[in-house]
Amino acid sequence: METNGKTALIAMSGGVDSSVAAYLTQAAGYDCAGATMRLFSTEDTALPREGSCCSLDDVEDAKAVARRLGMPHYTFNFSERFRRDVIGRFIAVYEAGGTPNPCIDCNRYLKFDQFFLRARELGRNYIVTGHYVRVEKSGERYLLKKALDPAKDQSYVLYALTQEQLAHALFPLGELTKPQVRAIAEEQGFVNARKGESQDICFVQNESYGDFIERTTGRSYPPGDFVDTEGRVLGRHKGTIRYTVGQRKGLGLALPAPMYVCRIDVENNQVVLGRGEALFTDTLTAEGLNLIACERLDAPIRVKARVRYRQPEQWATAEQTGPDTLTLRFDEPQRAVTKGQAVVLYDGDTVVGGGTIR
RNA sequence: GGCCCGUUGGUCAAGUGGUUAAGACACCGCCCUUUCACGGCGGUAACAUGGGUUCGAGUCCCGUACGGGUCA
Repeated sequence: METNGKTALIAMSGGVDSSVAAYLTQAAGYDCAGATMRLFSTEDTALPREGSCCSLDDVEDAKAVARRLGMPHYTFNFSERFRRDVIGRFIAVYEAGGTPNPCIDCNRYLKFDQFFLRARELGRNYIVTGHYVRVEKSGERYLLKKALDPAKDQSYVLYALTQEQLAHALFPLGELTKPQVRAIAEEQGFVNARKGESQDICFVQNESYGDFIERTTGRSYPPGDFVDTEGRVLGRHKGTIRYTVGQRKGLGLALPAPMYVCRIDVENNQVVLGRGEALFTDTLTAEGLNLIACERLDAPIRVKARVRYRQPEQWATAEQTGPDTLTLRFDEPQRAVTKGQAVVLYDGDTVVGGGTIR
């Protein structure tokens, strides 16, 4: 056990980023071990596939990198928790007519909760991930900040982290660019140096999300009407779980102009379509509020906000309306604000906090 | 049965003698992306059919097939 407390457990997905994070943490003088989370079992999905953040093949890559760095490597089986906390929520949100972001839940409930606890049990004080974000201590608070490279910034998916978690997390990639990370991986001779970026939901493979949900729950989500904003029937949809607000493709309708999903009405089993202009709103309410930069918002503040990952931030005024709720009014109406997605507030490079849109 | 109208890609739908025959939806590929979407780029694909007029017809004329309307 290190007396200086510089012991770390690296969450190694098997990808380039977490591998380089492991290397950098070790190089910074930490006593390191690596661990890969097993999040779902092969029986639950179709064949493993490349290109997801945590496919099972990747465990081998993670082990290879750990071995090369001379650090121990563990595999944690978190599939039960993942099923409950990530997949369960994913399904519940779709059933309620929303659009979930399971990556955020995976970070919140698995990487920074279960994994974090396991690190503690192993006597390791810090957990390390390959996220492109920075943490800075300001007074007594730990601030989550954007990555220096705006093209890779991942602060959006970590808005739910607590002070406790941030105090014990290291993000060695926050000041690097992807090319730099790849260069390090090449220098170190990592097997995954040229592996592609992760994308798509890791636990749904070779089938549609709708098929996955039906197969997993054993329930069926019946077809219903597509209607326009005046209630006129435009066609038939294939079940409300298969759509998201703002969606244009995959509707299967031949209409004179592009039409988008404006609203999902689970009660009436209808999917409301409209032209692009109908998607804009200038206010939203969020729940499950987590504030990082402060304890609470005592007064309305000016922020920049994102309503989806990888979308440009927009000026808005945020006001906390309860212990974990807030309202946001945008300066300019925003397109396709969607229930279930996260809204994340920024003050410059700093994450003020975020919540779930409802 | 007579008369009238219509028939363009998988779907909807522009196009009234000379166009590479629009566009939208769908579909496919690529880009973007640790969610779902949006978006960008590219691609496959059509003038119901036979004849005629014309230098030239999806566009004009006649017949046929199919669809719709109308009529004592």
